[in-house]
Amino acid sequence: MSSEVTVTVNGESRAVPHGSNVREVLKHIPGRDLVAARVNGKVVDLTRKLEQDAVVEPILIDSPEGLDVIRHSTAHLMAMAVQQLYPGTQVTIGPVIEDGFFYDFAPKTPFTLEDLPKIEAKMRELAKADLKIERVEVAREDAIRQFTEMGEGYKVEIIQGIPDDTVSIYREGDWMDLCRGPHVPSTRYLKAFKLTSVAGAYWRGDEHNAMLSRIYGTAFATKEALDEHLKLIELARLRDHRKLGREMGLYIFDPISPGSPFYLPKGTIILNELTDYMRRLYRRYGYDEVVTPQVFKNELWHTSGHWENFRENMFISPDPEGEMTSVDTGPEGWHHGYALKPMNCPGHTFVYRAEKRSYRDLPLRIAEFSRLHRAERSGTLHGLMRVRSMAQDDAHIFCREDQIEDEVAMNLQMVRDVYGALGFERVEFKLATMPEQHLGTEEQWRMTEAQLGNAMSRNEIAYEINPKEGAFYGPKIEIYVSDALKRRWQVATIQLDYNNPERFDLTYINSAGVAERPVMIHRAILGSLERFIGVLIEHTGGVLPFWLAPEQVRVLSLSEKVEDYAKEIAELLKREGYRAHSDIRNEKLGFKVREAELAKVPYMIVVGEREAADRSVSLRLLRGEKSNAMPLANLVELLKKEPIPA
RNA sequence: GCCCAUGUAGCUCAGUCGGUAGAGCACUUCCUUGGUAAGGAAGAGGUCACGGGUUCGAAUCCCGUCGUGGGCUCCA
Repeated sequence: MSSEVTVTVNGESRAVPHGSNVREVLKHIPGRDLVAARVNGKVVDLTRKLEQDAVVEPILIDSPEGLDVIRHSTAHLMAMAVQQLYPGTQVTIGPVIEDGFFYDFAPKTPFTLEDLPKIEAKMRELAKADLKIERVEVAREDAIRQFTEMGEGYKVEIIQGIPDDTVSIYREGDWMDLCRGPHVPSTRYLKAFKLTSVAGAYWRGDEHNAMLSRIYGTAFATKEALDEHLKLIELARLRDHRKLGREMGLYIFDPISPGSPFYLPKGTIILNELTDYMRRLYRRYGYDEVVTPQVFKNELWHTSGHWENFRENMFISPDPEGEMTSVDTGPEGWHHGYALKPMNCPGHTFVYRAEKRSYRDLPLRIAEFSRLHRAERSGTLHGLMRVRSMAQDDAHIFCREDQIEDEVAMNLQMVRDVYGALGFERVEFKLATMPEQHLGTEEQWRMTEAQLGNAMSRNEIAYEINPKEGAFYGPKIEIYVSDALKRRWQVATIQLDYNNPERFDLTYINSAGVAERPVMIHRAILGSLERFIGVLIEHTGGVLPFWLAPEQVRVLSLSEKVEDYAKEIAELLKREGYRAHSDIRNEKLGFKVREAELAKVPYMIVVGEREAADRSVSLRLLRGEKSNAMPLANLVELLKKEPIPA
């Protein structure tokens, strides 16, 4: 073995002694800036010794990868602090997540918010102590023995799941943890961190397992970057749709119906404008709208499979004319009862079956905006984002197999129309593929997955694969957007379904006169209108595009003397079809402007004696932009230029 | 459903050590008639989420239920 190895840094190669570590090779980078490195493409610790020729790339503290290292090391620091403060607490896993990290513990009693300052103080103390963080490779069996002795049952379980012969352990002072690494070389690198919240979390995410106690935190390269991040979170909270919805008078929630919004008049306008927009698109894209029942006999849900797969999420009632005893005899007793629909699909099969269908009828596109009710578990409810009562821009396409790709492509085009018109730049697409439990053959799945993929490619849509996350009856395209706090929500979806046509025995007569089975495509562009409105409010901070604004124009009178003129303008605009109101209250202009700003009214019209004298108006737009008095007619022309999509 | 937190006026929130409630905004009335983000005064408004318990006495302490918030799980 040669006593030297060749390292390449920044494209320059040189020889260094065999066994030099990464830190030495990159010593031109000052102290704390360097947190780890990539050696031949693999991310490693700075103490890693170079045993062979290598390309070495530094990972700096403020790069995305460097932040991950900092956060991961901070998670370990937290685990160390927790075990010192609360002996007997077991550690489990502590990964880096977007914007921070968490660590799940199995403590004797769950952590509360009050524990966080104590833990944070301990962490600062340990960070200051400048403890070396060292990587040790140990034999798998030794590691199992060691962690068993330590009483770390969860770690043992993790190691047992690792196929390698050796595992890496990181020592930090007299504390140690199983970890893949890499980590910063010493705790003094960890200077800017904050523990943010506690939460329960199931071991391995399975609710049949023990409930662990999770602590969330975040860490940055500098205190300034941390403060900046905390400030952004504060700002995002101001855009919370629950807060804005109340302030703007759009909707309320009341314990009398948990998880179900009460749309106030202004919120109802948004809801109706959105559905009207979809109706315009439907006319263009060849959809037919229907209205089907809200309540069905449970027979339907048995046929559709919802009884087996979705019953715990359904509102079910006994047959009002039946014996009351049927209520008490358990699930089977409900057999003759009724349930509120959680989805439109089974009902739409009856629309399909209303006539004998020919291949010439396909594709048949059936749309419906009816309200749906789902008995979501109480802990999951979240403003408009997760509700029990909702409407979707729902539709089911019944088509032949050879029509799938075109239909999916057409719907993706609609998705782009809609999200483009509403200014969502960050829309993410995923293709959810065949799950373990599935109907149909693997060939059939691969073929339909390819059709979905092709349809996306045709629309130049980049997508990720979401492996094994398809519905048991078919693959699906999932479309996501994020809320103000960067929580990602699925909005639109396009799903292939071979199952329901089978269950409901749907057929069409092909050109040879033979009955064939159609395919069903479930699709929603906005998804749940509730969720979509929630995301839209947060996305825009409540400043909605003109066509969606519940109140489009507010005429502010300066004094009693111009009351009539203000009312006249509002009436005129209403006749022109705008949502206009006059504010003739006995208040100062500044007060009225403030209220109109808070209500996010896009056009504020100010009229005083000057304007009344020559029948003009002064205009103020949201956020203070003003223009001088203009003739009334010019205002109407201006409003006419506001775009209305589709 | 599970873990943690939380629930006081329509809204946002004070309320100390257990001694039966306060502010601002909103609302009503009056004054003020104004020029681009809060003019002034007065009034009205609460079974302190609900049900138990401890106590001479509970908004306050304990238990339960319901709701809400942050997560887990599920999903649009």
